[in-house]
Amino acid sequence: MSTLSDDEVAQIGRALGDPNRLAIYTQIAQHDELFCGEMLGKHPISAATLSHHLKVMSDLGLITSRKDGLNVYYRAVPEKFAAYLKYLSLICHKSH
Amino acid sequence: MSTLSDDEVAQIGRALGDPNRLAIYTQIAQHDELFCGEMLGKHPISAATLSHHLKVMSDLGLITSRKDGLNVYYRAVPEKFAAYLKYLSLICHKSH
DNA sequence: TGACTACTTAGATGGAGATCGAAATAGTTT
DNA sequence: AAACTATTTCGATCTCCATCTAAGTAGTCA
Repeated sequence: MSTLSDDEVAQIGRALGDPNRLAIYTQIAQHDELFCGEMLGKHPISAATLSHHLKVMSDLGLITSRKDGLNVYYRAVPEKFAAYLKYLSLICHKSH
Repeated sequence: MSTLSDDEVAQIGRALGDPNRLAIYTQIAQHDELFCGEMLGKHPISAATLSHHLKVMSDLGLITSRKDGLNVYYRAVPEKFAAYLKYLSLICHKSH
């Protein structure tokens, strides 16, 4: 598990800082795999916006995607998420 | 430790999603107490902006402040931070 | 190939928020 | 009280980004 840079941590914070994106990530993390159609109904956003959010999280490495036929399946990358948590949990450890 | 709402979690994520604010929080968390003047030099922002960031984190309960003489001393609230980490760590636990 | 489905990209808009300088407030000191 | 210091508030600007509709792309199926 690569350790995250300060900037990366801030970017992930911002990514999870949008309520819809947080809900989308949560939904993905609680299933093995989901395709867009399965998420679309559950969030108050258009398909275009959903796609945008998925791209943001994908670019950050929080999720991955795989195309199969017409559908694109998304999956959480728990290592990335864990790296974010780890960075934050180390903040409080006073160094000097 | 009160458990956080979805909105609160998103707000904290966004708060920590600004690089300067993340750095400021880190600096505070690694000291018992700091006043503005001690932070001002360490971040590439004006006093007005620093004050703004401190207010954002204070409103969210991530930090508290105490005035003594001319200075205002800031302190981290680790319980709030821990609640944020706890919420996130529970995301991956599939419920249904 | 033509119609249909699933998703993404393009382009535009509106709102949020990070930033600053300047003015205001609060406390100290002489 | 006057001058000084520390911090906050005000008002403005400018960039970023969540969102949408509409158009594009890719895969399926008849």
